[in-house]
Amino acid sequence: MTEKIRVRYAPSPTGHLHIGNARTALFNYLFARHHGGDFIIRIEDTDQKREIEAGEQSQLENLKWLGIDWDESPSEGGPYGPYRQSERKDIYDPLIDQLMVSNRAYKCYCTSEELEAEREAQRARGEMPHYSGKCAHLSAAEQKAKEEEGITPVIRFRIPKGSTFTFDDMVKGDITFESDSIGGDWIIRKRDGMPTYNFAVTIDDHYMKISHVLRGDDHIANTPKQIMVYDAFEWKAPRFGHMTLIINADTGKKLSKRDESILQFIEQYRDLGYMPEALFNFITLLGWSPVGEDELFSKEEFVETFDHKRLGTSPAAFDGNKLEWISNQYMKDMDIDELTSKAIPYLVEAGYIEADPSEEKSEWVKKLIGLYQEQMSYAAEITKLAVLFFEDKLDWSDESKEVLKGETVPTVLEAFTEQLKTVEPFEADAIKKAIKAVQKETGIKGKNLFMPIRVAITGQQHGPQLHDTIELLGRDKAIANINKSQDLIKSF
RNA sequence: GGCCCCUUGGUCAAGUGGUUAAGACACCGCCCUUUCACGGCGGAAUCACGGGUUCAAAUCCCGUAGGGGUCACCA
Repeated sequence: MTEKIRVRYAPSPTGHLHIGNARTALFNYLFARHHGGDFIIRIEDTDQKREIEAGEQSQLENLKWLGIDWDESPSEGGPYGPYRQSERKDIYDPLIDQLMVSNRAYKCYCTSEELEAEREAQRARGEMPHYSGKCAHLSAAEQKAKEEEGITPVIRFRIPKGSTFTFDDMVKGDITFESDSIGGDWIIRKRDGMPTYNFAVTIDDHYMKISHVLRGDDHIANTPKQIMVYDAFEWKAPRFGHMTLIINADTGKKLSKRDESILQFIEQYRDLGYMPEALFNFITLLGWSPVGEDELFSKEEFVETFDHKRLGTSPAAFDGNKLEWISNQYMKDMDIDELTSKAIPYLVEAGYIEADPSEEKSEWVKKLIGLYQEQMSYAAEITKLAVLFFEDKLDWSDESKEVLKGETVPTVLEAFTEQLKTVEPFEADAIKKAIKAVQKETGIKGKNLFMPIRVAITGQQHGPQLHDTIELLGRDKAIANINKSQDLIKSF
């Protein structure tokens, strides 16, 4: 097969970029790039009612952010445009006429209400809802009468009777549908004159020379409809591949946009300061597995190794833990200056530091981030991890209070406060020495020395290196916190 | 309900007739560390069930059960 590989990502601009869509785009992108083919963006906007403001732009921006680029699209254009379905009516209309002439399609005058009632009745009888074919054989006179009533017809595609539609799915193998299991003659042109999805997709894929259609599982039932259109025009159908859906591990169901337990939109991750490379890596591992044992790959490596045969056949559950882990891997490798500049806006937004901080303050933030970098998964996380440094109140956990009840605690705190007052310079090394000095002076060491100091100053038993923490907290705040803890101790 | 798809540990998964059934996340334990995190080492944990086929089945076939998807003038 020497035909050029051409695939497409065809979103409808009805919302922001969802994880599931991003994954579809990603796999198409990987497939195209791996084979040196073209990756095309086509906008499926045949339903003007559902369109949302800037949906298209938002989708593309987020795709770009993820690191996906394309060869043809509405904005860049290309040899097979236009790339927006709403602008392709001139292409669809003659084709629909052609189908009418050859009697593969016909006008249907049923109203939405009639059809809904029909389906309702069928459901009540325990039948599968389907179009009965009421208008399939209307005489010219009957049609004329309907027209005179002022009814604008829709156009339906006549499903060939007694046929089977089989395709060799790239991920699932042979799949077959019988004509009468498809739901009856289906609409190809809506009352508003726009083609329906299944029709437009087929026409576009053909004229855009799409060679492979990789899409979600939920499109399997659409495939026979599309195949019959290819057949009607005697076109060669592309190869279809249906990927499993992403499911919610808790419910076992397809990720629903309403489900709030999981962040579902790429934008949300972007807003939180996740790294695009990490998200790319994570999403690619959802339903696809590499050959070896490694799990961390760059985009280039994925392109290099991508093989559609390794797409899984059972649904992939969204595993937040794994995302955090992957993100953390990328975070740890990140340049500290870069991470600092990424994190500053979040600290500003939280009201923790001023916008456009001074040189000195930036240095301080950089050190602060240094304390937490190895455990961060996303930039915004710093505002949670480092609250201690920005809030004035000191919260002691229950266990921390227990620590402060220790017999030798007052001695340690007193001695250390004295040290803090005079430590020069107020830097980690000197502070470390100050702690040592307290040890010499009081004879208290190890846990009994460090824990009271840590808890008195931070309220917590856990945290980064104590001397680093104290340095960044600053002399005044450290002493003030110890005082608060001493007050607490007196109240016991 | 019809049609279609799916079924290896808690999760993602490798595996394509003969393996001690990889690996990763999570979990547990130990080590490192004043503590946490990171890191290192180790552990527990899986072939949905029932029939075949075969010398041999997680792998092939048939059932059963369970899960999912889809049945719009949405895409």
